[in-house]
Amino acid sequence: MSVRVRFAPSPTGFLHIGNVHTALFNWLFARHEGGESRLRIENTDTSREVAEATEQIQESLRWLGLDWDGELTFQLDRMERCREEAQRLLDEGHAYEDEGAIRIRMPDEGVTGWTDLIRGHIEYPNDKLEDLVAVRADGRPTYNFASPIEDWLDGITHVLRGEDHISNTPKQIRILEALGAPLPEYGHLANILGDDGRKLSKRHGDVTVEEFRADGYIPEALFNFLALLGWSYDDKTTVMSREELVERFTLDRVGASPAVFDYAKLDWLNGVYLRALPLDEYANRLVTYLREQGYDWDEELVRRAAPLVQEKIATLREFPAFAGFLFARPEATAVDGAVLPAAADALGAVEPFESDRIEAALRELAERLGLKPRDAFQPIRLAVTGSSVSPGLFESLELLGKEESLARIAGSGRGGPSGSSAR
RNA sequence: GCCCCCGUCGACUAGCGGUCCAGGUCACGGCCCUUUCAAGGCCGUAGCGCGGGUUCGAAUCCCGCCGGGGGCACCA
Repeated sequence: MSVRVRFAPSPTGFLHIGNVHTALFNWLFARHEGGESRLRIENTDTSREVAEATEQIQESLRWLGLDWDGELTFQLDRMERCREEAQRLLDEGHAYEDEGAIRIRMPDEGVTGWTDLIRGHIEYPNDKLEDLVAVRADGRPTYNFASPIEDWLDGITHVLRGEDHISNTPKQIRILEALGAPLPEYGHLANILGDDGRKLSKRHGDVTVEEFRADGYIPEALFNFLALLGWSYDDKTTVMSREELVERFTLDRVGASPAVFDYAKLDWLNGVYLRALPLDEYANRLVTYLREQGYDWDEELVRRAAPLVQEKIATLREFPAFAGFLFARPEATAVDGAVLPAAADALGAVEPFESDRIEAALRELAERLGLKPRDAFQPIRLAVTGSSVSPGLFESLELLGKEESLARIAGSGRGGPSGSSAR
């Protein structure tokens, strides 16, 4: 039988990175096995938010490249079927009515066990299993009843979910057995934690896909990073493309212990991916990102600035702070400007105003003044970019153009900024 | 309280009885390169939770303890 898995978020808002991790592992497993990955929205409550949240979830999954097979389904659409099954259980004596609700009989002795795909054999004592409510007094099926029924109806072969579901598994197994339905395989993934060992939450940093996106991470980096949380290929491979991940992902290499989300490592990986992008693609990402973030900077200038920053920033978000001086004149900074007048003279004579010529002129100037390159260039950098940290000075000067560069060096020149202002 | 899961460097992990006085990556420290910052190169600090077993031999198997997490709803 071919593999079929499902990812079943509840439409409460943005996709939490922990849930995305679960979705990713389901997806990788399905794709590796050549099976199907389904998307199911567990919306037992009809709230107005559902439509938006559902759209949001899909958008996040699409951005990450986690596609799904078939139409997405809604738990709500299966309520009637669930009630029918409950009625059948009632008729067959597997369930009974209790104050208007329908409860399913659970065994009192023995154990309920299964071979967990990533934890091995797990046993749960049956005397801890209470007769659980399948359908509430108001007619709404409960999660623990609806979920396994849907897995059954959808032909789900492998249920990969968070470890917080471990204690639900014996209940669901008993339900399925009472229903006479086949059992899927179960695998419980470990949680993703924050650096304090607690469940990842807002105070640790970004937690939703949208936040990571807004903070300038690119999907292939997040994808790769998430895959390495609780899974590894071997003892030395870290950077893997989506295709390699699909090809190499197997459940037997998924770990059972919780992993801490290391933001520093994600930054590094994001930088790796950013640097590896072809220049024009890099520029495209930058342009798209800045547009999404509300910057109306000149696209052509952004593209020309792209090569100056690619080697230097780890997230797209750093661009505005790092290269913003190209689009708006920075605040005047107090500088030790002893070399500035001479630099202005030297630059004024450069023609055409291109980086290699600029470099030659400035190096010649430094030598003439007996200054180390660092000491000669840093004041210029400060005057022109407003910061002691910037893209390469010569290239930056070229992009700004002679007039604007000289104006900035003069400290109060004429001429406006070469681009429009931010936000 | 009861039940279940987990436990290798600060972090992610490799390790599935000997080839491990434990390997890789991030972070951290040092050096090199260098117009700043990055990137890159080289070097380094750092770990098998504890105690018993089993075995010629244990990070690897068993038991106990300790620690962490999750679950015990007419929530999902």
